[in-house]
Amino acid sequence: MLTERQSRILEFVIRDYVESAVPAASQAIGRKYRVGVSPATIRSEMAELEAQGYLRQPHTSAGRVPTEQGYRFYVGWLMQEEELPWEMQQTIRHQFHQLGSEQESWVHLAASVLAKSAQNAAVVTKPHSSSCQIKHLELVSLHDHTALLVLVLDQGRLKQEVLTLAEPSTQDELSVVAGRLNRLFAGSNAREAAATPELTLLERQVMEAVEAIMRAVDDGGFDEACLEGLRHVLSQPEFSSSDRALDLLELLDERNLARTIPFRALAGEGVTVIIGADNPRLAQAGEAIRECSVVVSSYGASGGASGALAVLGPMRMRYSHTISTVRYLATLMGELLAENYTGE
Amino acid sequence: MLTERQSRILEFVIRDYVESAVPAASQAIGRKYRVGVSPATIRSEMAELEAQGYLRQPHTSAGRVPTEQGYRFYVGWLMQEEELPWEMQQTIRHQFHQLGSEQESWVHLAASVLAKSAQNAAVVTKPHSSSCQIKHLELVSLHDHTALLVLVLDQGRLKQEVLTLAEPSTQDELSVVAGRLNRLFAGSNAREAAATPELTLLERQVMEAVEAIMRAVDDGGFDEACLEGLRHVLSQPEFSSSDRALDLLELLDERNLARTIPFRALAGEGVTVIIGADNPRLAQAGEAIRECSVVVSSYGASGGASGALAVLGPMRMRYSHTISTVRYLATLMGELLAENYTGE
DNA sequence: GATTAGCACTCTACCCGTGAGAGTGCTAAT
DNA sequence: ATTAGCACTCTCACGGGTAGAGTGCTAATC
Repeated sequence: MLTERQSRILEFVIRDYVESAVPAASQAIGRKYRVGVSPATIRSEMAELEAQGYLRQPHTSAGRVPTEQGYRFYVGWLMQEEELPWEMQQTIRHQFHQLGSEQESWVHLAASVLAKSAQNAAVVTKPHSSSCQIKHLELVSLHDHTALLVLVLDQGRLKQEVLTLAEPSTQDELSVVAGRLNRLFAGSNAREAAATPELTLLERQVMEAVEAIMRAVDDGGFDEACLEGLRHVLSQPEFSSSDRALDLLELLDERNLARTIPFRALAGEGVTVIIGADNPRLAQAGEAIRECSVVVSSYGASGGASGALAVLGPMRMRYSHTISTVRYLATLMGELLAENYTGE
Repeated sequence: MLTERQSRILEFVIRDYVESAVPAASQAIGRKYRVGVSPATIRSEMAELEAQGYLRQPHTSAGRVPTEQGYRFYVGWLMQEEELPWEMQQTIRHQFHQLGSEQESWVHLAASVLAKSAQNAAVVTKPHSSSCQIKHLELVSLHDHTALLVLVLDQGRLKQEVLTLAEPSTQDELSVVAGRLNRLFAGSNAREAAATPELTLLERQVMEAVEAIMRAVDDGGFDEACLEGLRHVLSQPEFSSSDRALDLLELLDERNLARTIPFRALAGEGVTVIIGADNPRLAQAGEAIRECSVVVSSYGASGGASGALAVLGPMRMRYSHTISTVRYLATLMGELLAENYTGE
């Protein structure tokens, strides 16, 4: 329902507002973007855009500010997606390759890079496969009655647990147990591991622990996430009043992360942009969040392990740049995962 | 140089200010703490305390506020240390015992508990021993040319790395290599691991990776820290202006943590309180930090692995409560470490 | 000599009115 | 359909004026 010129003006208003955080005035837009018509014309177009719900005035006689609807239209139709500059891509890739192959550090690096590039808060979850499998298990004797269970899962995830043994055992005995269990259960997932054949007391004890760990991994993979760049969001003028800032902090507190960003609701493919109160979870939260947007993507194999990358910032956000960064990082993380942990 | 009565008044002023965040007035102090003398007398004592540098007035005709020196005197001489209520101790201990035995999760829990109890920001570092030892190593075949190196260090720390093998190997071959290396190097530290006897190409490759990991652990143990409870600090009135808040965020950013809190400078035993610009590192930082205090303690065996716990908050802090919480958690973490990882 | 009542003084926080400036909506002319 | 011109509105920054809180000082009291 928007004419060509209205679209252009909407785009200019959004670009201007994203940049300056100040309501866009007709005259300024006309001068800055060379619309080629007088301020008065721009004003009447703006009035029309406001009537249709794409813009709004903070008060009479102020410039226009985009509404949620305005941003959605922009992201969906007006914005042209840029690709991350090649040079930037190389820099990022290089940083990842310099790192070891620990997933933990990838996640941190990704969050850090994402936060810096998007100049907003970034959240990255660990990779997580819906049904993890036993790759290998190991028992290391600590004392007569205690042993360290080391569990290697698919995708290179490691878990450990100290067991208090039902019966005292030497390292040699433990190695025998580990060997037998490895032969029996390598490649099993949590359900299969529960279907126990004939086992000794010790073996049963170990497998119970293994099973518990795997269930925990299966269920809770998304809860471990890494947050970076809070300072960027909080330094935005939207959060200059400190109660707004507190709202946000409350929401992003470690324990709330998974609840805040609907990782599970991801559509599997590509980058999703959630603008404002789009999203039922955000809507019920504090004031401040309704003025925020989230750009989120999953990464990793759809069949294998996958995680999620997200950027959270004020609705007034450089969507194009953010989306391209998220997309690139998702691809990169996927590649890295595939390269390093292609073991089934 | 303070009379009995001056000390008492100083104490009251601090207690009042810590509670209310508002400069303490003579009349209010007299009424609230039943000093037993008139406001006028309290005023003249306050004037004396100000002359000696323990108090200060934000402006003429405002109440008194403690100075750094005032807080130091309070913490050193006036404050009576409380012990954490037994009930609270049990609750906390219970939470730890409900957890698995992963160090990572202990650190997170400790930070979370500390932040909540102290109502301020908490930082907890992972345990770290100055010279780590190889407990066990394992090689898991991923492909012909790649294998996962799993390294179990003392104190139950796990490290992993994907190796691209110099020559293709089966799982059986890798197991042989791992077995030989275990016999040779179990109990070695980084230096000993570097002194290589006769090794095959593959073995040498593995040990190079092992050595690199151990050096990284030896060096960088304190850099991995967990931060919780930022929101508590930022909701204090000291940080109601948003530029103050940003100063703090800047400082506490993940990468700066270790620099902000001088973990390495710890005196080994007990709880240390750093008040205001006491500390050269803080002094050179932004404005806001000079109004902060840090309560910090190391935990763990002095010989073995040790980490640090810290609370950071405004100088106006409940020192007694904070100190007792930090002390209790340090003890508890030490016990847990000892119980679960007494392996040398 | 220490303590205290009384009082003048000072400083802040808040309210309110005012004026400048920015930006709009409307109307009439092009 | 576009635009120039103008009146109108709203915010923001500034300044004065007042109420209240709390002090410092002085003189009286124990």
